[in-house]
Amino acid sequence: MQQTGTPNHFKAAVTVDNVIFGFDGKSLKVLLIYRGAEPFKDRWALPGDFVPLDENLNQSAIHVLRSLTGLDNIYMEQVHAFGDVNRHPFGRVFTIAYYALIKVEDYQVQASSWAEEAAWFPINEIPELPFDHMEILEFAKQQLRNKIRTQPIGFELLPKHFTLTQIQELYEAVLEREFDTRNFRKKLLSMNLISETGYRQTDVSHRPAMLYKYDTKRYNRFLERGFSFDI
Amino acid sequence: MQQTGTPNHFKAAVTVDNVIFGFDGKSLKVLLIYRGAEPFKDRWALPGDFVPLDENLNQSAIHVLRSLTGLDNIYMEQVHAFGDVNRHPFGRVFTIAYYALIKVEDYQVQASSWAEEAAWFPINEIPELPFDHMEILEFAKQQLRNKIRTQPIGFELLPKHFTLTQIQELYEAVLEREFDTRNFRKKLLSMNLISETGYRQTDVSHRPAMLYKYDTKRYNRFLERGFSFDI
DNA sequence: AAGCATATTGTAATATTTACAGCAAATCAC
DNA sequence: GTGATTTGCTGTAAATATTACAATATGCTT
Repeated sequence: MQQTGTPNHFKAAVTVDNVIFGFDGKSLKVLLIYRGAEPFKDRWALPGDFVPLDENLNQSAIHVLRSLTGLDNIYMEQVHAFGDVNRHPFGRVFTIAYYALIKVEDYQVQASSWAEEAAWFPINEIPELPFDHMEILEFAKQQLRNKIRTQPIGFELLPKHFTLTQIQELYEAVLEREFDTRNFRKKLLSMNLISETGYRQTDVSHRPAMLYKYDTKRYNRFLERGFSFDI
Repeated sequence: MQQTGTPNHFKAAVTVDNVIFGFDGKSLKVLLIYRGAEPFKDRWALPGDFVPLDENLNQSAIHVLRSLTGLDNIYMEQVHAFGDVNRHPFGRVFTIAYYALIKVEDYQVQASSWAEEAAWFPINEIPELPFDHMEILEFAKQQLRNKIRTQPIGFELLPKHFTLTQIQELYEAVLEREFDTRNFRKKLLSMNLISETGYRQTDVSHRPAMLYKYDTKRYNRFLERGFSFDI
């Protein structure tokens, strides 16, 4: 109980694993990679990597995300640390799980070593995952649900301009329940977090919907006053 | 990005640090220990220890709590993992923070090596803490606040029999705001989670209050039906 | 021009939250 | 034992938020 630390203690490894969420307008998706090395070679798994000894934990999570997607400035949150003795076949490996929210439109399958090794899976069609990745995914889903109900993070998953129907479908996909359209819009608009862009949908074979954008300034103003977003 | 793990990766240490909350009827308190070894010898700090290579992470947190308080079956939750490169002077040490809620009445300063080495500090009178323990404490406080508003965990901090005034003061101490007595009681009682014991306070120099107890059965019944506790 | 598909909007009933104050019951001091 | 003191205990009305519910609007297709 002294936290002195004997040489014997410095024998663990730490990884980060990322649950990368995307939304394609229909269902919530997760980005998985096809493992090219042991253990669990040729299996779909959460993207992750060892944390180098000279890199901060959070930075490591950002690094994994960037090397996979090329994206920067992405919304990320730590989910949980997992550290059962036998969770990794090669030794004592702790992992810290993060989730990230990305706009699918911004994500290009990189013309790189990753080109054919990453794919989006609908949240309800996830293959069997190695390690404790299934458990990690469950934790991440639950945390996303809790968060999206009280903080306006849904916008991180949507294009810059979006319709009210799109955001409703996002909330329905994440929370796995339906909302009444009139009530949902009433509440969302009353929060004054989004505003009309003045543009409308094009290339749809029906009445085009108004496009909205998320208004960061207003959100920050509300945050300062102590504001509760709840949907 | 392969999670293969070279020998070079297995050079980190992992600790757990516990934020142990108690409530004495007046203010929220945290149990700190007086460090007897380097680094930061003779400083107050959060109780913690290295995670042995053959012990599960969660088990390790429970272990730290038991060896300090002698208590078992305690409410604990993981808070966050901290892993900045230089957070520990002796090497790369990750820490996983937990918080625990204990009934102060059950905690006896152990007639052990810990006897004079642990003390309760009011949440607003915490001395300067070593490592990143201040940050850890802030995370734990915030998580406790979030949790206590939506799950009936407040009871973990109260004696088996308590008055409505006590539970209100607990909520006021944790959430750092005041509640209207009538409204607070109305809402709490309407949840049907507590019931009268039939006993009253004794040894008070004023009208004695009715003693209540937490009704676990009812809570479990509600949980199954999908129940939302919100105060 | 008619049909199709999705977008958009309001109202009434109900439930929840908030604001607010006076009497009750036990001990204490004299 | 009487009055003072301290904390316990309780209800109602107004305001606000939530829920349930369906008809019209608009652009495109044929």
